[in-house]
Amino acid sequence: MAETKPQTIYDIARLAEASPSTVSAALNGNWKKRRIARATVERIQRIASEHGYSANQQARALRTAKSGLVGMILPQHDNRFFSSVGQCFSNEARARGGLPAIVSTRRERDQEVEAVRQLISYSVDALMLVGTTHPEELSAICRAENVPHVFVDQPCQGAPSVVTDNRGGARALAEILLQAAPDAGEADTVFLGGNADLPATSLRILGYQDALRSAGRQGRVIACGYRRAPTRDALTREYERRGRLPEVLLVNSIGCLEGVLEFLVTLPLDEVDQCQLGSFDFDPFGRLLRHPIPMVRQRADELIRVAYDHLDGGTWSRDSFDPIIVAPELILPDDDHFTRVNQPALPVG
Amino acid sequence: MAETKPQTIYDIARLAEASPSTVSAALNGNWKKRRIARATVERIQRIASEHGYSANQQARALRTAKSGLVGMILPQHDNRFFSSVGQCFSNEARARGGLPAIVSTRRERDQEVEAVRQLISYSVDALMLVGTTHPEELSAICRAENVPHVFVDQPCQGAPSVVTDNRGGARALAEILLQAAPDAGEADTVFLGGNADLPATSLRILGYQDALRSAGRQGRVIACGYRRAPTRDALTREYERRGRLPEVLLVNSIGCLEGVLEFLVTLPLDEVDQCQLGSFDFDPFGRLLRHPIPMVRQRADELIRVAYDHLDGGTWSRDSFDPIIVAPELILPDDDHFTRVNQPALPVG
DNA sequence: CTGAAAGCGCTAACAA
DNA sequence: TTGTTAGCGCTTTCAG
Repeated sequence: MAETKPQTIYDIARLAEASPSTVSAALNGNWKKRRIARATVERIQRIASEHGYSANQQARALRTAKSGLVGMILPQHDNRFFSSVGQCFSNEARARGGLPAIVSTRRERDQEVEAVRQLISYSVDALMLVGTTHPEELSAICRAENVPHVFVDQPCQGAPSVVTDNRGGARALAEILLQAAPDAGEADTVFLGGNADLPATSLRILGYQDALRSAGRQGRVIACGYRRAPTRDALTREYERRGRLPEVLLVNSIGCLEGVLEFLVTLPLDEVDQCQLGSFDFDPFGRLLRHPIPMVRQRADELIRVAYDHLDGGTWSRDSFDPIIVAPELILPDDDHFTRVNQPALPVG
Repeated sequence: MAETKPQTIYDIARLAEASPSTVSAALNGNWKKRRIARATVERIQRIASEHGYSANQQARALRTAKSGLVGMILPQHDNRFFSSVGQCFSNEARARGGLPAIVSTRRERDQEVEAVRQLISYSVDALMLVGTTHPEELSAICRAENVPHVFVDQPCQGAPSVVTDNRGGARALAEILLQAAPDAGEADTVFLGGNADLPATSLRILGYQDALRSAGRQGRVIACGYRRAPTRDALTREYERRGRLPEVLLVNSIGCLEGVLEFLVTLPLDEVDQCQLGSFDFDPFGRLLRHPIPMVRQRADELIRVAYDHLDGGTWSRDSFDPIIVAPELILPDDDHFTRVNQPALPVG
């Protein structure tokens, strides 16, 4: 203890009167196939742990070309869905002895590309790409560098991807809302928020339209992005245009819902009461509003579990992959337990 | 392009007809002090970028003992405050060219220790420790390994720490609530949630008691942890015990607030209306509830900024550090802009 | 201004 | 059953 802490396998080797390679094998589990004496292994492990030794992962990574790092890129941390994705990823990575490196890239192409490059330069063992805007490009980079990767919440041709059943979920949600407002006039139904160029939003719009069609109705779509303030402003303009709220309002994502509520809170209560509100995204506060609202919740845990399985099992030789579809949960105001959306998953794209 | 991608500085050196050491210097910015010809540098950089070369960070880290990794441990990702901390940390780390590695440790000692060890074994350049339960122990590990580190949202003797003015914030919030319920009976005031063994909670309790004292009143404290369900159950029991809700309820953290609302939603509205509710934590939905509630918001951006400054400036030779106090924001229901709590920060501990 | 060579700490042949 | 040794890809003296 008086002497300075042993830092390398050479120090441990000296202390244990063994060679560095024996120490290495004893410490990383290779001792079985190297047929090292049980006694030697135990002596080495005891000494190592007494001295609080732990191997330098950079050196190990350099030698083995496996870093133990697992990378994830996602749009942002401070969002209920993505933070939940991050939490599941972190749990899963650590359960397998890996170190999670999560980088947020704000749905911006340049940031996404740079982050993927950066992660690859750290020799990540695998990459999970969540809600990215340019999957094919990112996948091409990963393939060029031979990095196993999987997309989550975003389909991709060139790699496995795991996505929520956006169309089915949106349809189920829209049906609930339409039933609650059976006498809504033509075009008095609005889908608000998201980016129509992204598959997630466009599929939700399709699901919304599925529901409209089978109810013999029509509606509007306002894809004003995922951010709070622009959504608030879009709804404000819509309100001013028509002189009142739509009777059915399907909001795409929590950020948007915040914007919506931010506007609604400025209106007299009786006006708000006439609007059937629903959210394609979950926040526990949705159940606790003056009128609890139906919500669709993506199952982050399931998405990540399935995605991780694909990293392990990984078939990388195919040249086209079908997204794996995970059903979301439909959470109704009067439910204490959640209802799985169990329509058959509709084809994507 | 036809040939296989160059992977090392040796490949680039061959292509650029220079030596590996020249390439290294040209690529990492050391060319100035090595006085390499501008032309050479440009040629090398052009070739490198044409071939999409990027240096192997493991090798670089092994050689320089600087990894570019910056570690953070926090209780959980899926929480508004911590995810916001994670977001700020991620931004800051990447702005400085680092790679953020965030590990969630669920406020459990063993996980915290293991995570710190794991991060150190990756030669993180610095460590930010958020809301940990055993700061002194973690700090001792970091000091033994010479890893610069700073605590956030948790004071520590042995290292710099940056914390919210919990006492001042709680006092300000409690005063608002007490003013709103001037006729509350004795002991009809409740502080709910948190862990009284942790400094954050205990200081908030002190602030709450400051406010009670100066109003000449008394109240209860129920520190039932930070989780939703136990908080809901604690409030349920409290309700059953006294036959009604307390008139003032100061809830410690968003997780707890969710539990509270989960119970409140089961009650008739007029009962809920008689309870003055406030939250020491921020969620935008707090402003959008049937009765908007006052909230105290910790300033994640400021906490992280100050903490990062300390990693850079780092004085590590002291043997005792005073926490740096950051004032939170007090967000009132009728405010569109936020009010900074600007009482003088009270001494900690 | 540029190159040669040593070595960061580890693992994996290959010897013994 | 164990030891010796050659690198992994990079940076950094030290010589030119």
